[in-house]
Amino acid sequence: MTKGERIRAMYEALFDRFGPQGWWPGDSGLECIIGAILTQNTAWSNVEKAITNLKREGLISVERLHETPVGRLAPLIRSSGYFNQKAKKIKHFIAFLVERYDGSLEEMFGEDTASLRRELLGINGIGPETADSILLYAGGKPTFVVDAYTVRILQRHGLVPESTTYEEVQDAVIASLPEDPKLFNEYHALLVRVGKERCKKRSPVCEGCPLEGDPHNV
DNA sequence: TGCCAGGCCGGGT
DNA sequence: ACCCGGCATGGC
Repeated sequence: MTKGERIRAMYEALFDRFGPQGWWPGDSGLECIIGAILTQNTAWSNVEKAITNLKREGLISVERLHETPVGRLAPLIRSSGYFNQKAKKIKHFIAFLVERYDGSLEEMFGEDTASLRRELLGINGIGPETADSILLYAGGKPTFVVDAYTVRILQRHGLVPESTTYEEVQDAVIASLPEDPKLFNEYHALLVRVGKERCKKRSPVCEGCPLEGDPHNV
């Protein structure tokens, strides 16, 4: 099998083993974007509490967030860690959205995907993973989100070099599969799922990834 | 008790 | 172009 075929086989194996992960079901686009920022290097369980607070205050709204000072936003998202930084990041995104797209996500996602990605990367606090999460999970665009688990798992399976880059990993996955946002959504979620369970940072190998070849068998 | 979590930025080499 | 310290809470 080529590496591309193995990347595809890994997806099939993960999906067969774990099924659909249902990431960000029923969330509004804005809530999804806020979640993408808040979960930077942070456990999702800590993010949920922050989102709950924002909902309770009626702040999952472009207008409300735009008029809310960072000083009032920060304590509400305390549980998500780096809360002062992340409060600013949310405000930066909202300012961009209001100024560039009149506060309309629909208008923003009407932009050409490659151009929009560059625009998002220009916002302070939005890097490649957050930009791609926004495009894929909030906008339904066919891009693949690379995170620490993705890199670690693909490296341990010899599917990308030990020393690699975000773009290289992303290209490897995108080139191996049909360009389907639903599929990219599921693959990323599955890698996070299996990464948390079995591909620990400390451990030198994935402890039982559902891919052919010892020591990665279930 | 430390280590880790769905990163990113700014300053230094 | 890389490398590193800082940012911070909560769970195991």
